[in-house]
This record gives sequence, structure tokens and C-alpha cells, in this order.
Amino acid sequence: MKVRTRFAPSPTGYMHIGNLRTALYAYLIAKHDNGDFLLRIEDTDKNREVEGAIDIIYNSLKLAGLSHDEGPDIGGPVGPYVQSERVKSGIYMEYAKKLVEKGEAYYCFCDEERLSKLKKTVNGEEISFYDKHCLSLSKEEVEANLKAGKPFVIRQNNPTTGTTTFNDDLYGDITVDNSELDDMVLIKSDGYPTYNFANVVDDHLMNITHVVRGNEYLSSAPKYNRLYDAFGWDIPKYIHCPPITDETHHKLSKRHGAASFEDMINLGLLPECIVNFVALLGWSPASNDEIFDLQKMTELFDYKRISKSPAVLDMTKLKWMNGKYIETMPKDKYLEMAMPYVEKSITKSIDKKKIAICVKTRIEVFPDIPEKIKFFNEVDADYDKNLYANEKNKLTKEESLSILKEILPILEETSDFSNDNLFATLKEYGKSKEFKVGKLMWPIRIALSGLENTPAGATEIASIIGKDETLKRLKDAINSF
RNA sequence: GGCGCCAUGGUCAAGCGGUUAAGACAUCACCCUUUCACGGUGGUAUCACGGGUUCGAUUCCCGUUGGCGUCACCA
Repeated sequence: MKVRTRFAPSPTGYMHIGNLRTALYAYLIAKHDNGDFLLRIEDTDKNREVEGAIDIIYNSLKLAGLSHDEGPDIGGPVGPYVQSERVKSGIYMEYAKKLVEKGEAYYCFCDEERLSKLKKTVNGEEISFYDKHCLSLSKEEVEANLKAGKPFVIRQNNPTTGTTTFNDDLYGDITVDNSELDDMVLIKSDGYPTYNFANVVDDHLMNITHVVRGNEYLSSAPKYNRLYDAFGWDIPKYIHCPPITDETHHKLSKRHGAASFEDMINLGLLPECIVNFVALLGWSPASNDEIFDLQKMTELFDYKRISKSPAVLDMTKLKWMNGKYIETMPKDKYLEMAMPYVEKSITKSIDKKKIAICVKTRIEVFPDIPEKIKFFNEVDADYDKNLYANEKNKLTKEESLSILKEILPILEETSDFSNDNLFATLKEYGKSKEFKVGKLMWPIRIALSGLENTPAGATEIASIIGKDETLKRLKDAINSF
């Protein structure tokens, strides 16, 4: 049987990173086996509709490279792929009624007031369990209520004794007492199906073979099984994925700063890197590889290796990985992405391309660029003069000053300000003093940049800012002592 | 609170009865160098606890503890 998986987000307006990973795993499971990956929009909650939300889903999937084989935008043999459209055809109601006929579901006319009486509070959390009140309604009573236009919902009729066992491909068999199974609502009073019901019906109708979803649905899975059994349908494989958390081990929230795909993109992270990184949160290949593209990932992906325990999202490593992506990026693509940042922050007419190349291996995300290169415009007057003393190079401030003083006339006489010539010239001078190159260059770099770390060596900086500016900065430095 | 799931370093993790318990990020030290950075080498650091089973448990079982999830006409 052909593997078919689906990503079934509800249009909430943003792509949570855990959701993205679920989509990715679903995609990988399908594609690893040359299967189909479909997109289905679960918009059964009219109150939560967000404008433009569906576009965000399309965009995110596109950006992530997860192209679907069937979906609302491209159609397919088992459409429509938007649940609100499916509601119109009446399929959910039809199937719910089948369940009613079988005694597996029943009409419920309880109003909010009665329902709220069933609620109790435990540890500040409101919990409720339906008491099967309407199950005892006679057929005539139900008919009468329906005729009178009384609002109703349809509830699943779960047994109160015995146990139900379901199987998750990762977690194995999980058995629960049927007394734990609430008679959940299948059809809401507005005629829409609940998520749980629509999910089962659609996954079946769309021939989904592997249901990939978040771990938070684990506890409702037994009720799904009962539904499948009631219909006499084959139960798909369940693959529940563990959560991704922040460093406090709580669900990634907006407070975290990067809970959604968009947040991360805005931070300057590359989509392919995010996808790569997120794949590794809860899954690892049999090999030691860590950096790979979607295609490689698809080859390597074995969903049996998905972990069962939660993973903390480590921003530091994510950024490191992004830096690796930038480092290995083809020059053309790199320049295309980096130049806007360089253009924006360099106000002088100096070689901006050269500057861009200089920072390629030194940034983790593109927005790092301005901060790293702003010294090309001018040296921060308040820079730490103690930088001139450097233990590693056995250099004192006094020595730095004398180096700068001696080097100034040499550079004044130099006309060729290419990096190579500058380097050769200065090295020559260093040789006469028996200075190692590192020691000699240290004060020059500080004088030219005011920084301990720069995206270029001393002579490179000099060649980029040019002779006049170099001499000026050197003099300023000498005078600042 | 009931039910369920989970538990290897600070973080991601490999491991699937016998290992010096991989690797990566972070961290520390050293080395290199046409300069800082990069890079290289090495170090610190992990099997939550208590019982079993076994010749032998990180690995299997039970319990404890802890974390998380769930208990909506939300998904």
C-alpha cells in the first residue's frame, strides 16, 4: 500500500515550530517511501478564523521545501481538502448519524448550564466528564426535540467498563480503562464536526496510512480507535511526536522569542537550516551526520528512530548551524543575501563586496552583519584603550604605541595599499624588530577598528578603508594614548 | 486529583545485557597561523533514586521521585 501522510493544521495565523516539525516528519515518512504527502486545512472552529492564515501555511511549507502532492490549492482525488468545505457536503453529519444508528453515538441536548454543573475544579484546572444524561432519552424524545428545533450535539457513546488498547508505532501498546473515556462531542451544535471526529473521518476517506501528530493527542487516541472500530475501518499507524520545549521545559511560547517559523525567519535564520535543525530535535539518523538538506534527510529518515522524550530547543546551536550554512553557501547566493545588510550599514564609498566576503565566516545570521562591520565607517571613539596591551602577544601599551609611531611614516610612504603589499611591507618592518607578525599586527588592527575581534586582519582593513583613512586612524590612535 | 507518557552531561543525542558510555553545541586549556577570528588538539561533564531478574545491568521488570501531557460544542 502506498504510504500517505498528511499535515493537517488549523489556520491559527502562525506556524508553530513544533507544528513545522510535525509537518516535516509527515513529509519525510511519505517521501522516504515515495508516498504522498497531503495538506488538509482543519478549519472547523468558526470562532477562531484568522484572515490570511491559510496563506501563512502555504508560505511556510513552501519556504521549508515541503511540497505537498494534494491540497486545497492543487486539488487531488480525495478533496475537498478544507474541512469547512467538506462540512457543506454533509459528510460528517452523515457519518455521525451512522454511528447513532449503531448505538455508538447519541444526540445530546444538554445546555451550557447543565454542562457547567458537571464541571469541577482540581488544582485550579477545570475538568469535566459527561454523565451520559441524554443517552437515556427515548427515540421519541429525541425526535420531538429535533422537531422542536432544539440545539443538539452528537456524542460518542463509550463503554464504561473494560479497557481499550491502541497502538502507537513509537510508544507501543497503550491500554486505558474505558471508564476514562469521555463521551466526546462529535458534531457541534453549529453542525460542524469537532477536530477529533473530522480527523478520523477525513484520515479514513483520504486513505491516510500514517497519522503523524503531536504527543498531546496521545490521551485521546483510544477514543479514536473506538471510532474506527465502530465504523469498521482500518486503523492507520499512529506516530505521536514528543514536544519541543524551551529551556524551562515548557511548551515553546511566544514569550520565548522564537516559537514560530516566522519568528525564526525574522531572526535571520535560513529556512533550510531551521528545517535541518528542527528535524534533529527528536530524531537522529543512524549515522553521525548533522548537516544535511531535505533530500539527504529524506534518504536517511527512519521514523522508528524518532525519540519519545521531549527536546529543548537550543538557540545557541541553531545559530551555530546557521553560521555553518552561511559559511558553505555559494558566493553568489551569499552576496545576494548579505549585500543588502552591507549596503545599509556602510555609508562610505569603499569596497562593500570585499567587506561582505570578510564577514562570511564570521556571522551566524545575516542581521549580525551591521554590528560587525560598522567600524569601517568610523572607529568608536570610546573603545577600550587597554586593548593595546595583549598578554598573548606579550605586548604592552607602550610597545603598541611605539609600533604605531614607527609604522606611521612607513605607511605614509607606501602608495600601494593592496593587502599583499601592505602585508609584505609591514612584515619587513617587523622582521627588523624581530616581532612576530601577530604581535606587530595587533596594535594596528586595534587602531584601525577599535575592536578586539574584527572580520578581517589589520592589513585587509587598511586596504579596504584606503590610505587616507588608515593614516588618519593611526594618528588618532597615537594621540589617544 | 484521575489517567497517560517520558527520564543518558548545561543542551541535542548514540546506545538496544558485557563499551575506556559515541558524536555535536556550549565551556575550559593548549597549539597553529599572512595578523584577531577561523581552524586543530585535548580536557571537564551524563546513565534520577530504590528494589528485583541475571554470572553480569545505562540497557529487562517493579516501585519511588521528578517532568510533561490530558480531562472543552479548541485544535
